[in-house]
Amino acid sequence: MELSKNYTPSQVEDKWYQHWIDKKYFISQPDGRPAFTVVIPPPNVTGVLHMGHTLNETVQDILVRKARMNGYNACWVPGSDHASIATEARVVNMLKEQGIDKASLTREEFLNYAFEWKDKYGGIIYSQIRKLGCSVDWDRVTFTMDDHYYKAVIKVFIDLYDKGLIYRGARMINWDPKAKTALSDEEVEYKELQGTLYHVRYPLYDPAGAATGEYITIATQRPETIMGDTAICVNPSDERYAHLKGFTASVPLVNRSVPIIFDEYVDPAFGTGALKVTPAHDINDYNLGLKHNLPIVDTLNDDGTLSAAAGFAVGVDRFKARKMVVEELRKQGLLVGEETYATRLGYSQRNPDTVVEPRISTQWFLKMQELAGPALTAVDSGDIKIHPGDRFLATYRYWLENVKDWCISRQLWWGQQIPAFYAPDGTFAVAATAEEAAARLGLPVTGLRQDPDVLDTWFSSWLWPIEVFNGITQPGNADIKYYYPTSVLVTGQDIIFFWVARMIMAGMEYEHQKPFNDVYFTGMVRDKQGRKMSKSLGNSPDLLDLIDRYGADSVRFGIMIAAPAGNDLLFDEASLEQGRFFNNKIWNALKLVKGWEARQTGSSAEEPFAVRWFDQRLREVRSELESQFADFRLSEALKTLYSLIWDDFCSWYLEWVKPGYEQPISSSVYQTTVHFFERLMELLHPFMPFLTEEIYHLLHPRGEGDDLCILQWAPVQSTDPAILGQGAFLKNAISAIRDARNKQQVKPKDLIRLWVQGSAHLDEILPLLQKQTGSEYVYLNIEPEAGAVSVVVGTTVFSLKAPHTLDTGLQREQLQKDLDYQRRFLDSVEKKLGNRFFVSNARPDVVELERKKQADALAKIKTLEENLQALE
RNA sequence: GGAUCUUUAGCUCAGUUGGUUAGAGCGCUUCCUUGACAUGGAAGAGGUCGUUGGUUCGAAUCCAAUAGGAUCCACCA
Repeated sequence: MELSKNYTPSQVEDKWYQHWIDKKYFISQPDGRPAFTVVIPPPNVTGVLHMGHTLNETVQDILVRKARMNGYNACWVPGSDHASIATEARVVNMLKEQGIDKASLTREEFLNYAFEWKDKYGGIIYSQIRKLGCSVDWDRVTFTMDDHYYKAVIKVFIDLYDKGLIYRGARMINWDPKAKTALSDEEVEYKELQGTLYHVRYPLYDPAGAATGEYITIATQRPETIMGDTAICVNPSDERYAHLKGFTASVPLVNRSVPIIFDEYVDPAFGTGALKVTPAHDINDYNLGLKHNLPIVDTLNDDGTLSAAAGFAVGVDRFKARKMVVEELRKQGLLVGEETYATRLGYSQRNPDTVVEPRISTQWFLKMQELAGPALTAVDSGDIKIHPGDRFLATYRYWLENVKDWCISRQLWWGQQIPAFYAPDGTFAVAATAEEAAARLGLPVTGLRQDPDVLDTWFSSWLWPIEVFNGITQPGNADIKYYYPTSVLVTGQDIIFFWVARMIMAGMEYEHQKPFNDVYFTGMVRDKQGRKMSKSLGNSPDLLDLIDRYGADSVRFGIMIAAPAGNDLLFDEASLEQGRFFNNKIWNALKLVKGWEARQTGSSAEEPFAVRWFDQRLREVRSELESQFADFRLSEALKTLYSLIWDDFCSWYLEWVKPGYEQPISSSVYQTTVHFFERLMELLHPFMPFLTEEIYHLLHPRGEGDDLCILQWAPVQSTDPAILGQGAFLKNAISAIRDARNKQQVKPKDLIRLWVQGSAHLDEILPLLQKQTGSEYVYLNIEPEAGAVSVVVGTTVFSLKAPHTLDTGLQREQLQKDLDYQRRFLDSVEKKLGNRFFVSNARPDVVELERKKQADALAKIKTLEENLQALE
């Protein structure tokens, strides 16, 4: 069969993925083998996979494929998240573009549109996962709004409510005025920016209510909330304001009379030392208000415009209102100063342009403290191991120890609707159905109204490792017993609180067991300038386009080779190109081997050195890989394989066994070479599944079911350091002689004569040395001819002569340089050995090593000196 | 304000319990195209491991301080 010049992934990848699917290799059912379970971090259903996903999915696939080849029953569950707020926002936008206002739709109509949208776009991520080669069990696809999953979320809500962990109440929460919903604390992202601090003066009145003609000046960033002020607060120890006890101030624009109150909370050194208190719109003010029993005046609507209660700029957006208020204050002479001020504002995670508004609102909350305890222990005790180790432990612990109650209700429609039913009088019952609620309340069903809100997306995804196996809806079923706890969770460090910590809580609460043994955090993928990938920067590449241009294996290679565990990685298409070159290298090695004509030679009593050496290298790497995988050092594992294949196999081994032009190769060497090639493909398969499967099949005709994908790795075998050392020496010697040829400007085609003088056992490597250095003759332990040029490797001297006269001056220079270096080295070693503390304190093997270094250096110096002398 | 991470070759990074002459990829330099591959081959140059102290026989590695970079957390308007 004619093999093409270069490897073309597109023709290969789809074919093999379909084959694996047809063979049901990715489908898992409980059996007698140990399980290796991974649940995919479900991407947003309407999203596309970005480079962060690509990294995560690749890591998972590597782990899963390796486990599958190591005797495990590998099960990787794919799925997607309904992503309540993100999806709803997109559906609302889509409707707006069609001229439909969400407010004009009923809940049912809206949900119909949303499901339509989900069906239309939800498939994209799955096709991307497929294209990337992920070996997921497609029979287990789970969506967080699937029937059973929906029921599980409701069941858990009711359970936690019955346990007294969920409650409903009015609290200060974070409000997203664009999405018009409450958010959890975690969904608020703070950004530093320059703000303005306005100094505003309020007229003062004495305890009798008479105008004093004096003013108190406060400092505020948010003048538009002035109309919600219900007090002015100063520090009780602040002498500037001590005389104001019992006084009141008049709030500008609305002329509301508010008390001057005293509280240690106020920092006299900040601003003017006087604080306006707006309990409805600031968490600190809210707390002050509770303490001092202040009234609450809510001056904002849910869309961020000023409400009727403001009495000024009513209906105007808060930022525009701010300008109007400032203008008005200035006009009235009450604005007495402005200063720029570095501040922090909270933005909505899902609407990154929207400033979150602290607001008092009646919401549902989950008490976190009780759930946090077991989740903390699970990680602290080492039961769950986090990789990379200690880095996230402190963060995790701090969050759990200081965790606040979780606001779980959202004023949205896309999601699991809260199972609370209200009677007309406002009393309510929490139950799975209206009927049950009615029974609990002792009221007719007809009058009940279900809470319109839905639950936070994370309130469903925290059940993911359990409910993908129906562990909530069918507790104790065969799947959950077999697959839970899962083996490893691979995810981004950015969702450690949103998801990881909460999954551990849910796991401990509902399965009384950790949800996973290991957590592997990948870093964030940035562009090569180190910037975050974002749509607005246009630096976020399209995965399918990359796969089109490079092939999935190259994409996987490119992202893995650059991905140190836990550290951010700078994504550069150059590394994908490197992956493509690697594909091509392997492809051409295949072409070389396939081009050989194998012939029975009969006389092969012993395996050639090249074969014995490469066998040892394979064993060595096989065991290195094992420890790298155990520590999740995947990019290192890939580098190890890259170098094994490119350098040791292609550059050394294949060149060593390669027959002369149009010469046959011994059939035993040929078969061993094919065998080596298969082992290499086997080890590389988890990283680059398509190419390796293709090569595996091209190397040798395969029977039914003989696929690399399900091949089992051979066990780790011990290595022979003598052969490995011999191989390393041979490589060094070849390089040194080639270097000498280069420096002496010997043409590649010119043959040299080579003298070898040394004590090492050189017989078996001599033929390889001759072949690889372009030597016509090799003389062993014979005095070289005059005019030969020497190089020293270890204590072996290689001398060469070429057709043209060689420059011994150049050689002398080189030998002298070498000698100087060795003398300096010997110096440092002898200094060490001359130190009696070293000899008495260091480990004996270390001292022994130094002695050997000393002996080697002495021998080498002697050889160098002799050679230099011979040149005189 | 608290905490964590990070600083090693021009660039991006390895360097696992302290112990060969600190490694890789990319980039760079020189040479090489009719026999697997120029998406290639052969070879080479390039680092006093941020700085300063300390512990030690011995420090890129451990400790302290300091400087630069990054991230997370926190209710000073």
